[in-house]
Amino acid sequence: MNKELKSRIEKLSVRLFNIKTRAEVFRSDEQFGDFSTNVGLKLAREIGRDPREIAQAIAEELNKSSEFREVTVAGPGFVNITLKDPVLFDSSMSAHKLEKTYLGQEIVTEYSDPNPFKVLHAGHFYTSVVGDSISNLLEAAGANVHRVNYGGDVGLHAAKTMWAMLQDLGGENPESLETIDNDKRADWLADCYVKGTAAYGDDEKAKSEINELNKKIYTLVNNKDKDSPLAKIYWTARGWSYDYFDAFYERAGIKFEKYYPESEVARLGLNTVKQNTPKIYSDSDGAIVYEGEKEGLHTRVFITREGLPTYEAKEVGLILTKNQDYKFDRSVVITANEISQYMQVVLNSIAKFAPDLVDKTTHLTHGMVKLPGARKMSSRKGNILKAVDILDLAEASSKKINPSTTPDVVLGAIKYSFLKSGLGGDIVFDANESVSIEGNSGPYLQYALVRARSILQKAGYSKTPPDVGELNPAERSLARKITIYPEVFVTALEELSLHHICTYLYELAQTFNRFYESNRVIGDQRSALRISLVKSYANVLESGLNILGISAPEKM
RNA sequence: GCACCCGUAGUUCAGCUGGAUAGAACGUCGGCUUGCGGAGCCGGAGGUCACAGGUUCGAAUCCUGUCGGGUGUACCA
Repeated sequence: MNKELKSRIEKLSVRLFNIKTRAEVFRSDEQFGDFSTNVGLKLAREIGRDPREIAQAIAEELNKSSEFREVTVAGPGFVNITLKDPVLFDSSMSAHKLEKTYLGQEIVTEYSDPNPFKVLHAGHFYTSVVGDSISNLLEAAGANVHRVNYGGDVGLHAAKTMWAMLQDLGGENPESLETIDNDKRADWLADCYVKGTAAYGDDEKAKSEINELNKKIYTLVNNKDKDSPLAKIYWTARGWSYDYFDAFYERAGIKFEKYYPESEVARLGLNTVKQNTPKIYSDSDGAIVYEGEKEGLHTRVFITREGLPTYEAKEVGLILTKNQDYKFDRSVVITANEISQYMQVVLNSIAKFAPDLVDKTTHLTHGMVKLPGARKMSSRKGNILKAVDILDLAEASSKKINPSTTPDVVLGAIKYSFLKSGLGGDIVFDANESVSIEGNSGPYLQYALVRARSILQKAGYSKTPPDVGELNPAERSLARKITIYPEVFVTALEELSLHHICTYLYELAQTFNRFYESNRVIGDQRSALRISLVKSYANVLESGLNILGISAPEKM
């Protein structure tokens, strides 16, 4: 609706003042009306006239329209527009039907990205929730979204873990793997990673053994060796890692279309970099690097002196592979902040031979998950907050409030607490606050929806539209708030940021609760109209929660 | 040193493509309760928007500098 208003005002500007300008139509405080525009102030500068005088002329024209109850000039030269109640009401009825602006587009989203042979930590949970919701958001806009997960099944970290595993197993004895209990496997791999990392740092002999092992692993993967004792250990443990990931994603309600193990993109990356050397990449001290410093970035190694691809070369292979598989119109990659400058170097280098792919790629980064008062954590040292810890903490807190809490509520609480702040800095996960029934939380919104559904179930709702004469203030506020949803959706989509939706849904629920406090729905003279409002409120709330990946239980 | 992110109420955060008295939540103080789900609602107190300049009719928002925190800075990811 504000899009139409905007173009109308821009046309008016041409007609009245013979000047083309970019009108801004925005939602200001409710006391000022439904929409406001500052064209008066904008035009005043351009044509050197009194802003209020210009605003007045525009207001007079708009006042001729039958949709507006009143159009007034206020403050330094704002034009405030108030819709007629039936117009506002009608618009609220269809607010949950979102415009499919991305219809037909193929979009690849990549997130979570845990490494086999390492632990799944809280950050993986965070990034997974963010990526899942962004995918939902794009889907809601009509895109065909492919959710993929990338992870390092080869590389130094795998060699470090494998090295420590071999110590525990007493050498290349795959049969010894059977001595490790089913439920201990993931923890064992995590421990081995910590041991291997420590040895790599402290012990020269271990370091060279790990480097040797790293090469052996690349070789066995490249040769598709599944039978040698080392290969058996590798593939078994790798399988355990993926089982562990899948079990977690299942519990967290997060899905992927495909895993891209690094081993499957490494060779393409390696070859591509080699093909573009020395044109784009160059030899330096035996390694292949990209001289990012010439572009104000960092110079990074793509292929080591040992001839192995680093993260950077694999990333090159990954982008090309994604494009081969999906011919994407857009690719969105979500990772932690620490990757941001590496990615810039990688993309900058790819732009030299495949600029279209880089143009279509968006890299979003986020901070770390911390507990209140916690200090820095590192998976290399093993003192880290695991993904399951977050689930366990939230579940325990939720049980304190309601002993029969459900996974829906626990997950809703966690997801909402991850999504309600914008991406950027670190976030603090406060388990008690997240599950709280009061305040800006997932459970508050779930409860709001459960309650609205309950009212509708009890009331029944007819298809015949109610007569709308005038709305009372609470009805009007609710209708007005509902109509804002499509605008919030567009903002979230443009910025790929979910927190706008969170903030909006919370405000919406508050507006509803205020309305509901003093307006009887069932059994009132105005019940037909109010039931329609509750219905469209519930539709919007449900639509928004779906985008956030939060589902409400039947009862709570 | 250089690059990127960040600095808004006691706390956790919105607001940042400049606009009308800086908003929530938690905590705190006080009110509403025979309710269509009160897991709710209403109100009070609490802010030199890190600091200093600049641009502008107008700056939390843009620019410059300073201070403080985080991350990265070639053969890990």
